Amino acid sequence: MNYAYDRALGEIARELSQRVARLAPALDGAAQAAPAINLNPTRDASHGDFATPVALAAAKMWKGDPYEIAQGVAAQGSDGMPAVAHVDAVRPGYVNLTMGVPFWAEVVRDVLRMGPDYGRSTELQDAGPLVIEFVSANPTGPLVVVQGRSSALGATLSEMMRFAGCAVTAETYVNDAGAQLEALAGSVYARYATLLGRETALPDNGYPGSYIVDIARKLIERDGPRWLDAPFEERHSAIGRFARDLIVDEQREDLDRFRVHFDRWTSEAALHDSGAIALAMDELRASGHTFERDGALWLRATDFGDDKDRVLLRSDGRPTYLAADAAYHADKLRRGHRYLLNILGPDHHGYILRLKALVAAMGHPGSLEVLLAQHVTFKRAGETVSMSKRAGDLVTLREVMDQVGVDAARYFFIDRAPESHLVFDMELAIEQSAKNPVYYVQYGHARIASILRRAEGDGKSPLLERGRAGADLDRLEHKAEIALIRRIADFRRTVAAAARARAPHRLAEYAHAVATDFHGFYTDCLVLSDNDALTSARLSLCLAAKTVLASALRLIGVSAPEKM
RNA sequence: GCGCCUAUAGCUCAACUGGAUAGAGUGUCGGGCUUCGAACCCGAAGGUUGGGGGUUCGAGUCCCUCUAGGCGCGCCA
Repeated sequence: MNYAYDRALGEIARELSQRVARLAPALDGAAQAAPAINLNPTRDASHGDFATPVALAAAKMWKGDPYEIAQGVAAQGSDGMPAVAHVDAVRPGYVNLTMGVPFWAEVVRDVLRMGPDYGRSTELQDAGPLVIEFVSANPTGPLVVVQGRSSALGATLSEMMRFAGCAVTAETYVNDAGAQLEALAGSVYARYATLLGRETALPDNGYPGSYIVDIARKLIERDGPRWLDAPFEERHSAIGRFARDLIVDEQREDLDRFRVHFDRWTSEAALHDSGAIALAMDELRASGHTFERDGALWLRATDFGDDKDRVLLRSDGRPTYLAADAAYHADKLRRGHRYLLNILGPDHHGYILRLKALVAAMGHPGSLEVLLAQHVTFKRAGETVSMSKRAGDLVTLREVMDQVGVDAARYFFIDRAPESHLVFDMELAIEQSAKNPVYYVQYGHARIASILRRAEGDGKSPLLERGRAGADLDRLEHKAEIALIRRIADFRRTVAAAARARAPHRLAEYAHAVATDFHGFYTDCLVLSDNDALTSARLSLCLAAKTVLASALRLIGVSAPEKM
């Protein structure tokens, strides 16, 4: 990856750095240390294109006047920085840089040259190899809406981190062992027996959903009545497996449709069967971070910041959920991953400290990070519906996809910071109108596509070709053109910073901003005009904007339509 | 009782991790199509960033405290 943008900014940073160093007052005969140059794109165009607070930092170190230092830095103008048009010192002590037109032309050229790879970087190379684990559902029913949110978050974050140069493995864990699966098997059996004429009540902790009846029907289809009087153990495990497989298949179908794809699925039951848990327990014992009490094996979690010690093996010898997690996380680490990132639902935050303690006890302190996907509440007909675990109120991911479509669902789920409680407005998501931010962004993309089609149709294909080659880019100097290019130039930084901050919503915000800047450009600047050079340059800009919009949408998991 | 998350415009949310005049969308009011898609654009109004204190050149952001809401605190998963 080779960005003209980087070369120019690097040159500027070096020049400014030298200027600051020259201004450093001597102390005891030696020049004092100077602060590093931090070049930030400005939020407000009236502050130029890039700004650095270096004079503020220097003033702090040297106990000087920041404005005076800023003036000193700005004094030699753009000498040694050909990309810069002018330099201003501004109170309280900023140095603002305004870039020249050729600098922006180079940005467009970068995009045209790199296409879908524009924006890739190596900024998060050090954040990997990393496993992102998310969704990790009980296979006891359809995926619900919170899992929709965490799957959208996980998938987007994975893509963003890869784009920023991090090696990512996306994984999910199937909780197909323990009490919940017992309850599932019991529930299916009850429906199965009832369907076959032997009225049977659901177990106490059973699942009332109608999908259980569907599973029971399929069981009859496959096996007939053979389980009706089979020995409990045998029928229980057979029915449990049957139901789990069906449900996991359905979950996988839903996720597929939701454009969420895992590199790896791990079965908790398989960890029990393979002896992986027993092995993990041996290793933990050997680490010295466990102890025995009341016949149970405990993890000394309080040594690692948890508020209680935690049971790994119950007094009857059965492993807890935490023990299975020990085996799973040991496996992730053994496969060569340096960092682990788990996305958990809001009801699991009590689990965070003990998971971290567990990983630390296994010899990898600090390598596990937990991201909490907060609650989703629904707003329908102006009324908010809280998602309780009560069977009746549960909204499934599938329902959401059916009602609002995959694009809107993906967008809405990541449009808010993960830790903020999300209010999902069904009507707004369904609405195909200006109010809906998804369509606003997609419309931008479709509008560009339409212009490009029009260019072909109008016999301007040669100009389009010149545009692809980036022939007349120095013609781009209109305010709206520069604003759009500035935004495009910010793509790589936005992806990397958002990935680092685990903040996919910033990418949605960014895509929206690109669309806004494009619409502004479209309103102010006629693309297909009589001026051939200008037409070709503006077609270049359209191509670049389209490329970046499509990339941002791709990372979010939203389609970029040519027409709508 | 202890712990985590949250509190910013009427509503839903941002604010690049301590930087400049706190920004978007939506809602309200006003304006813009005989040129490439009006699913668009421009303008106006709207704020004591829950309250109080502190740290410093500078705080929505950091520390303390109070208030309100959500969630969690099992040899459940």
